[in-house]
Formats: sequence, structure tokens, C-alpha cells
Amino acid sequence: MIVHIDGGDERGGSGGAEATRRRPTIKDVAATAGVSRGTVSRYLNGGKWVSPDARDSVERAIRRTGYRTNQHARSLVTGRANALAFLLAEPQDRLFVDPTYAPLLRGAAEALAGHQMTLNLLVAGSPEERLNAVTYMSGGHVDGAMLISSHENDPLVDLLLEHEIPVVSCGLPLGRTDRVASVSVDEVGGAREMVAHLRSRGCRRIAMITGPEDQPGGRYRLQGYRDELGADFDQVLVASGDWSYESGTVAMTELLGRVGDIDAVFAASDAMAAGAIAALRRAGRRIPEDVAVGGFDDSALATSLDPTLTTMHQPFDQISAQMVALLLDIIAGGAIRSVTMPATLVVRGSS
Amino acid sequence: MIVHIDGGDERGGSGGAEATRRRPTIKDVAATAGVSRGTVSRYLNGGKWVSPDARDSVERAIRRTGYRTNQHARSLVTGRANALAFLLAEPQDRLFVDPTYAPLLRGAAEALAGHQMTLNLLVAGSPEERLNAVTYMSGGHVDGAMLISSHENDPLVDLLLEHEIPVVSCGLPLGRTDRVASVSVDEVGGAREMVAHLRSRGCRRIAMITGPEDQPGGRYRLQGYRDELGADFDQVLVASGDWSYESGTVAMTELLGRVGDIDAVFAASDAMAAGAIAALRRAGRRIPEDVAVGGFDDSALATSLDPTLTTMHQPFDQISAQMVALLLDIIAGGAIRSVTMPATLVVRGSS
DNA sequence: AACAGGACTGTGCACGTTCACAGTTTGGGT
DNA sequence: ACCCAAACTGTGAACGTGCACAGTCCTGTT
Repeated sequence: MIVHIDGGDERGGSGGAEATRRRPTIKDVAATAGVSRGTVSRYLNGGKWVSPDARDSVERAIRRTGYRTNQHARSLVTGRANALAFLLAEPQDRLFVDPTYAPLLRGAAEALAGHQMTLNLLVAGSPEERLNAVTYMSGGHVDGAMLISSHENDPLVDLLLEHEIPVVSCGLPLGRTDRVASVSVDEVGGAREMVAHLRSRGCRRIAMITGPEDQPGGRYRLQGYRDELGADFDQVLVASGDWSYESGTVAMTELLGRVGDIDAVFAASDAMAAGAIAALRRAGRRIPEDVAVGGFDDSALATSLDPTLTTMHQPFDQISAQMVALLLDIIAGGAIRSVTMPATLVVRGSS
Repeated sequence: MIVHIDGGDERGGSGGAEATRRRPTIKDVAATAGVSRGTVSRYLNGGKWVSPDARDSVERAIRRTGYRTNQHARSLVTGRANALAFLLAEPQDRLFVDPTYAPLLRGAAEALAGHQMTLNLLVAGSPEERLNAVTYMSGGHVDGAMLISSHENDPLVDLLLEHEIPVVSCGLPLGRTDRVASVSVDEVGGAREMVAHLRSRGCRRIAMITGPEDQPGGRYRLQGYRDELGADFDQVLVASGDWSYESGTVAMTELLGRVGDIDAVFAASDAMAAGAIAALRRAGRRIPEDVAVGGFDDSALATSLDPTLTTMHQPFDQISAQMVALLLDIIAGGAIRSVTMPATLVVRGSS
């Protein structure tokens, strides 16, 4: 390791110069604007009950002094943090393997920017991290939490409820549907639509690669597949994965070894669909001529595959916007609500 | 969209019951412990100059009251936020495509947990986001920033310096090496080592797929490649990518079309190496018999490829730990320093 | 016995903001 | 001419913590 030092510090004023310019406070603004603290405060919080004249001079004073409100002081008195947590309940090694987190994160940050709020990313995979995260959140750092990847009976949900932290879940929180708000895509309906689409293409032996049973996407997409197939459902056509590319490859290989006449496969994620495509290629099957492939998510992968992937589009931007809206409403005292949004079929080259 | 409402609010106490239990403050702890606020405060901040007796009763009182320190009040008086920013300077569409961010993020969070500090993730891709992020940071929310993906002449660096926000960059910040601290891997040396390795395998026509020229990893890995090859360097053997799998495929296809006798390729990222492998396969080349492949990063991809990927291991956990250490030192008044760490060759099936 | 100094403890103030409340002005209706 | 509400403004508390300072006690030395 090479350590290499550049320059020193620029501290210590020369003589009596009042070098350390204190950060301007609301008092300074009030003084230079010729009004009182109260008026400035009112201006900062919406401008209700402040005359046009006062408004102008306050604005000028803020510009002149370079004032910026001290969030800590504000939070101390209001009790609000003006921040929400983006809470990832994923074990360490899985962090960000799911390509769906990025658009969710981005959408939430964008939606929040309009409300003068910010996003704090918290990772709570291990029990220790869970505790840290809850301590942090209940410490007043955050007004509420967006729970991103919840598993069935996740102790995190109980901890959040126990500490009375407003929370909205992405996807139905299995087992606790009634106590926490949620925004979810219509998993069952989406899966049914994909299966119906594959059937309309003439496929008759449609396999499925599922996600983990303890997550809503894993459970309900399988349910939709089963519902739509009805009497045609056959357990031998189902293999399970963990959302990842690799697990898609493994599951597809397993399916091909088990069943000879598969003519379509519906994977519960685009990544698994990509893995399945790789396995199908290796087995010499043509896509979509021999086997049609359908995914779920409409992630960036879908268009960069060869062939491009038919998949169910999840409206991530709307989902995150809804999560923010719901959470802010709950924080403001609103009721716990749940919102379901439709997934829409996007037909591409793989079917 | 289906909206569906469950239950109402549980507000409004029944009669005169003092229902809204105020959060316990340091004063309550002091009262139940039978000591003064000062003693409790001293206990909380290291326990220096507090007697064993007092220590015990404070500890008991904290447990009994369920006290948790109010970070906002603390920050207001100390001026410190006890949080660092993880600042991603990536345009929206590229967010988290780079698999190297996750281990960095995780490592930083872990290193920080030991210091009772937390991480705030900020995304600053667009000019608007840059401004928001800087406003947030200079608002006192954060004590310093870890700049993750810096590009040459990124205006973000100037903004940070201008607002006197302590910053440490991951990778040498092109153009401003002297003014901001940084932790970087020895890009040039690492690239040379990989090229030397490929040569030691008997390869003579070693191609390279580079990253963007405006990022240190893009620039210096190419320089190492060029340095090591010396007189054997040939511009026709160089194609450029953008770190992504797809760009690796495209670059490799381009190289194969341009040069016939390539017997090795060094990709500046594992993802591009994976893309290159796909392209080589498609062209009927065997790996490593016909063409050896080397990557850079040693990301999770490397071991899940077929064949497994020879690559340069980046010590992400050490890098993030160093970034945290350097940043905390700067915040404490230390000098601006830069640290370089070695990348180590990991030989696997692709060479 | 007086004293010095270390170990510990308590108190008042400051941090920068919001909020409730009490004023002051204005304008319109009686 | 009077009054009342609406529109605006200023002031004195808090909010919960850390820190400087002034104490008090105890132990060992002169």
C-alpha cells in the first residue's frame, strides 16, 4: 500500500481577523431583511401570512447572506426528519442482484425531491443490521420507511410496527396484509396474462420457473400460472429459482431433463428468463420456434437479450411514486391503504 | 388501479388519560438514575469521568426508560451529523449496472457501523440532482462524502470543494488529484500484471476492451496494457466499451471482425469480459484454447461464468474501509491523503 | 494540619428553529 | 363613530442535547 500526502491544513487565522465566518442563521436573515425571525420562518414554511413586501426583502436577505435552514434545529422542534428510509431487507450477498431495485430507488428519490425530502438507504439483511436500522429509524432520523424486499414473517415488519414507524411495503407483505400499507403489482393477473399469451401462441406444455415461495412475487405469480392453466396444471412443469440468472439456468436444465415436450416457459423474473434462454440454447432449442419464453419485470435485460424478451412490464416509476404518496399520507395521519397496479404485457421476440 | 382501504386510525385518547407517552429524554434518565443530566451525557459520550456506581444506575435507567438519544438535538449542538454520504455520480440509466457498487456500499456501511455513524445514499447524475445533493449535504445532514463514480472534470467535485464538504474519491479524480483525497487500486500495475500473465500463457496477439476514457479505470487500465506491451502495442487491437456486458459483446465482435489472429483479450471489467466470452462463443472460438480471456474486478460474475474468469481482484472491502478511515480523518482535521492499493491476479479457467 | 490536585458531579447557557400567542394595522359593515 | 374580523408581525417560550465552568469529595504529600 502506497500512502502519499499532499499539502496541509489552511487553519488558524492571521491575527484578529474574524476568520471563521459563522453560518448565517434565521436571525441574521431577519436582521438584514428588517423583519422578525417569525416572519422569516413563516416565509420558509409556505409563505402564508407574509406580505409581498416582507416576502421580497426576505428573499433578498436569504440570497445576500447565503442562508440555508439548519435541518437539525428544525427537526428538533418539529419532530419531523424530512427524510424517508429506503429499507432493503436483503441478505448481504444478494444486495442489488435484483435489477428492479434501481428504478424503484430512482423513482422514490425523484418523487421525494418534489416534497423537499430525501432518501436514506438502509440495508437490513442480517439480524444485527435489522437492529441497527430500527434504532436509526426510531431515533428520529426518518419519518417513515419504504420496505423493499419483504419476506414472509420478516421480523423487520414487527419491529417497525412495534416502534410505530410508518411503513409502506413494496408488494403485499405476506401474513400481515392488514396492518401495513403496500403498493403491489397485480401478480396473479399479470401471470395469468402471460400464460394466456403463451397459449394464444399455440403453446400447450408451458413450464414455469418460480421465485422464492416466501416472497409475494414468488408466491402469487405461481398462483396466477396455476389459476390460468386450471386442469392443465402439472406440477412436473414447475421448477423453482431465486430470481437470479444462474438459478434460471439451473431450473431450465432441470425442467428439460424432466420433461421432453416443453414448448414454452414462463420465468418469474427477466433474469431467470435470461438464464433459461442460455440453458435452452445449450440444449439446442430454438427460441421462439421450439420453445417460447416469457419473463416478468421488463427490466433493462429484456431488450438486450437475443432474442428480445417478451415480459410483463412493471410500472416501477408509478409504483415508487405511489409508495411515497401513501407513506406521506400515513405520516400526515391518513389511514393505512393498499394499492394494486396492473402489469402490462410487452410482446417481443421470444414468443 | 385498485385502491382498497383497511381500518382507520387509532388516535384520540379516551378522556384524560395521558395517552401520548412523550419520548424519554436525557432528563428523565437522569431523574430515574438519581444523577444529573451532565453525568448521563458524559456516560453517553464515552463514560470518561463517571464513577462505576453512576455508570450502573445510568445504564439501568436507560434500559428502564427505553431512552434513545435524539440525534437532532445532538447534531444541533455539536454541529456534526454522524452520517456520511455515499455519492453516486452516475447518470440515471446507468444506476447500479456496475456490480462493483454493491460491495463498496456494503463495506462502507459496515465500516461506519463501528463508528456509530450511518450512510446516506445520494444519487447525483443530472445537473439538477447534483444541486439537490449539494444543498442537502451542505445543509449539515452529512459530515462528508464518499464520491463513488467520478468522471473527468465532474462539476460535482468543484461544488463539493466550494462548499467545503470533506470528500474522498473512489479512484483518482482525474484532473484534481491534488485537492481531494482518494483511495484507488493500482490500475496501471494491475493491468500490466494481467497482460504479463496472458503473455506467460503464450499469447502474442492480446486485444483489449477498454472502459470510458474519462474515468480512471478506463484510462489507467489502458495505460497499463500499453506500458506492458511496449513495442508490441497495436492500436487495432483496442476497442472501447462502457463497462457493460452488452458493450463487451459489441467490442469483441468488432475486434474479431478487424483482426484475425487474436489469441487473448483483456477486458477492463468482468461484465465486459462476460460479454466478450459470449461473442467469442458465437464466433466459434474455444476459451481458453483459442482465445484466453482476462477481466478486472473479480465481481460475483467471475465465478458464475463458464469457464470461470481469470481476473484482477479488487479489494473492495479494504477500499471502502480505507475511504471511511480517510474521510473521518479529514473531518477530524487531518491532511488530505491518497491511498493506492494493489490489485491481485486470480487465475481461473478462462486463461 | 494545611494543601494540591485528581476524580467526579451538577448547573446554566447555547445551538437554530418552530409554534402559540399577543399585538398592530387595515378595511368593511353596521 | 364604532367594532370585528382578517391580514400581518413580533416575542418568548420550548425542543433535547453537549460543553464550559464551578463546585464537591477524596487521597496522598508536605
